[in-house]
Amino acid sequence: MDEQRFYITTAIDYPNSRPHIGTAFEKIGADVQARFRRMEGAHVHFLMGNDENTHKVTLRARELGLEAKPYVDDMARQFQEVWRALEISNDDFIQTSEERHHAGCRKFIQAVYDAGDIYKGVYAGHYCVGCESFKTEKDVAEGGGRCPNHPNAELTWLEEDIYYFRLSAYRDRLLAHYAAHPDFIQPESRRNEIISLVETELRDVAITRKGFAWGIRVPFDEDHTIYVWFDALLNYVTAVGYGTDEERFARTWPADVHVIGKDITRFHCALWPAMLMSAGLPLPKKVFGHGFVYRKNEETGEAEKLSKSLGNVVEPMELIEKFSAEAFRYYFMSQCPFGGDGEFSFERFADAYNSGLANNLGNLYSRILTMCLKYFQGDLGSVEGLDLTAWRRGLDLPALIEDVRAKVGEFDYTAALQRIWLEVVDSANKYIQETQPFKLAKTDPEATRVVLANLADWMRTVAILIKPFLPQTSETFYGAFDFGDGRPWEAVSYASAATPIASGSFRVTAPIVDGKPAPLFPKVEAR
RNA sequence: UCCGGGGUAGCUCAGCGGUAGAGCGGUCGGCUCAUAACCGACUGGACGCAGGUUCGAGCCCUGCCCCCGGAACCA
Repeated sequence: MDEQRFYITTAIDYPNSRPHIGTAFEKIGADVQARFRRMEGAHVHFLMGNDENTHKVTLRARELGLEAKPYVDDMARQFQEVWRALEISNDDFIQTSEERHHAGCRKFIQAVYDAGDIYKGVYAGHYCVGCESFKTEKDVAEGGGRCPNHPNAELTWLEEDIYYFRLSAYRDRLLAHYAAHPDFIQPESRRNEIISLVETELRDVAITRKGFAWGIRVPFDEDHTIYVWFDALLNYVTAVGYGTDEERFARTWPADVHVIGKDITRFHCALWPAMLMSAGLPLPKKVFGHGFVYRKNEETGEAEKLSKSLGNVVEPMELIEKFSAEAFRYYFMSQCPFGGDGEFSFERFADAYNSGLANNLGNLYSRILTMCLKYFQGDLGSVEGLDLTAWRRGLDLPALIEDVRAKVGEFDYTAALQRIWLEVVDSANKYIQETQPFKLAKTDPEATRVVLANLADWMRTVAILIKPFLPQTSETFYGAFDFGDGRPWEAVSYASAATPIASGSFRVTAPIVDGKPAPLFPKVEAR
């Protein structure tokens, strides 16, 4: 049998500072996709990592009195700690200082060199002795003609030998590829940007630097190290065996989707495909450039970019501790369109949490289970022959699920969650209001039992629909009754979501404290 | 300056050719199983400005104003 594979990656991060909520946004968005694809039955490989071969890393390490390698290893540990806390289900985490990456990079650059796409040229620019690196025009402008980090030192104009990649030669092939694969760049707006960029100006890029000890040596000229993007982008192939395990590489590559920030779209959609073409490798199927999270300034109401200088950076751990990882995931996936930009403020976060999680999901969990305990001691008995679709009368659940499935598959998470909450979650509150099981219980136990069995099925359905987004809550919901005996939680899929469990009996298996289910999402003060 | 995105209810946004929508907020009423949660009703908008195309325009075209982002080491 040909097993369906799905290889998904995120951008690798600079370990100069700890990850913030914007970085986390990307990882969660990718994680939802990975979890969704696993539910769809694909064999998923989900890669993340850190981009460590930069000069800045060595500077930062030196500041802390460390060697580069121990420093990046510690940062990688810290990053992964955050990712684990956010329930990111990556299968691998590559550090570009690892040998597997170095080996793959050397092989790759040699292949491109052999293909005739690398030539020696001269790089001229403003060089800062303090930083031991060239400064961009932007840096120089910011520093008022001097290096922003060393305002007391003069910049020197320096020219040095450097290797260039012949990116400009790939203009037509890139445009042809975009035309032949309309889905290659997502979302649409990003695609248009790249096409016009490639049409108008595609320059050759500098890909090596001279005189650095940290980084990857260029095999055909050992005085040089591979520079920035040429190195970083290669993590996608080196992590799955390029240059070290060709059999595995052939099995895994090409990636199905690279999930990246909109700012680096050009490198992934122009430079990267050109590099792959040159090396004779297949291109990734899709690049998804997600939007940014801005911080809403609660005093001015302005949306600001997250930055250290504005002092508005929020660390994921802060929110995880105050709320929970699930709340964190819920907020960003439901409030910030993945393809566009989103906004964050503590107030909005608390509002969304209280409304979506505490008042709706969490409260429903409590009220349903409480009634089952109160009226039936938690044992609803056999569901044989019961109509468990009453709760969703007026709802075309199979059609809705198909739509949600399509939306999740194309990263339209806000819309998918909106439908789940607006139509599926709400339906339970309305169903309870209509059937009034708390009144029925006094007069008609059997009718009450049917209503509660329906609500149990609602919990099963919701558990499946939210699984990619809120894995923990999903498991809790699914485990609230003994559904898992018949259909294991690990094996549920959207395809099975609309089919009730029609045999056996329903029994409350949720943890009970003092005769009551513990609140899943305690309400918080919105301040 | 150039490129891109956007300006729709108090807030966040959907709608992209056919009688202005949702969530949150606010007001009133109902219910009591539940995390003062839930249900219902109501409230609330010259869809940035000015022209144009069309039987008909937030939705298409033109011009203008304003906001945001980018312009090749930034998630």
